Amino acid sequence: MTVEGQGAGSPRREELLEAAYAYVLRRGLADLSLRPLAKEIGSSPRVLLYLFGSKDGLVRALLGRARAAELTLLAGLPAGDAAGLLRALWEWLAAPAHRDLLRLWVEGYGRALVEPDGPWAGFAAATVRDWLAVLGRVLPEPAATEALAVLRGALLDLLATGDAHRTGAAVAAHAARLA
Amino acid sequence: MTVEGQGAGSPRREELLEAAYAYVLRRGLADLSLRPLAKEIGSSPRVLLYLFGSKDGLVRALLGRARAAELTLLAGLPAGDAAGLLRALWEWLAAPAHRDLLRLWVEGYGRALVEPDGPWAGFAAATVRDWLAVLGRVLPEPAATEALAVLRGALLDLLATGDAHRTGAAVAAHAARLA
DNA sequence: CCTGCACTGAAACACTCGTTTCAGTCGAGG
DNA sequence: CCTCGACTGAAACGAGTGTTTCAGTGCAGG
Repeated sequence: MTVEGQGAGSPRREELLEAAYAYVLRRGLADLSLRPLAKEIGSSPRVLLYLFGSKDGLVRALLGRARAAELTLLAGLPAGDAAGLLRALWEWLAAPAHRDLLRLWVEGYGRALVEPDGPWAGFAAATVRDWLAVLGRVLPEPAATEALAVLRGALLDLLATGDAHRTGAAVAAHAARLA
Repeated sequence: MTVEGQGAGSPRREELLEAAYAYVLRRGLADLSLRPLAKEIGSSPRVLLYLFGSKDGLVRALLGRARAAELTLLAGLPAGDAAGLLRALWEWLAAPAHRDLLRLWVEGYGRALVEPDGPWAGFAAATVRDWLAVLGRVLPEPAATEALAVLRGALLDLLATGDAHRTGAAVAAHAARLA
């Protein structure tokens, strides 16, 4: 992992990264542009380039920030049986407060598939690995991959249709079969 | 559905749409640009704008073309039991020949979630509806939503990791439970 | 022949983009 | 005081964007 920009670990960098992260959660990463972003978080394109090296460096930092949020979730999970774990994960995924993060997550996932190069590289594969590691602790294959698929598929469905009842019932049915 | 551009149903339009569709399957929709596209399919930005009205009109037409490919698949499915249907769908999804189309599909899905306006609007919700209609004919809720989730989740996994064996086993395990 | 219509090429317009150049400001260390 | 390095503002650069304007083709129907 190479150093991005000049002020690699500076507090100002962390501060701006957090502000940019909040901005990106609202507006998405797809047509992110330095000038509007800088204006809204009280900075300038010049400074962002100085601190992150390039726009790609900034995007990588933002994606890293999103993955950190994901890892925090996975680390703070209650230990228990497979069915309980699945229900806890779905509760988190379905929470309206996490909607923005998950939309960003889907966007990054999609882009990583289409453009294997660029700042997105590896993002999709990394999250599969992270989640599978957690599920693999309580479920053998192929049940772990299947459970991950149910969670991710139901999440896509929920984000597109907003139907928390139907998607929640599908996850619950799968969890019940694991008890 | 309003008319896009001047030559709404002209053969030249269909021809260029098909060429543009092939181009987009290879390069993705994310940073599609008129000048490079036009050059590669033997046309000009001027003509694309004339036939499709605007870039957004072209993108809408391309997304419509992708959805048509999806509907063709769903219409040509062998009638049978739920387990057989699931296996047939997965066989199609996992086929390397369809990899490009499915990447495009994930890309459109992700963008539609982040930008509810714009040419992508409704794309994500529409495909959920299409697939659920097919699965709903052989499975009651919540099993239909669950089966859709398994297929979509396993597809995301496959596209990210390329692990056809693991993802295929997960879908097979789910199908076996439906028999 | 002529008019109209579908279509196209070249060039320009009015941007926005990421990035660079240059000229600073500011506080800490010697 | 002076210098050094972290940081920043203003402006410009060159490239690329979707779109428009204008001036045509070439071919069908009258």
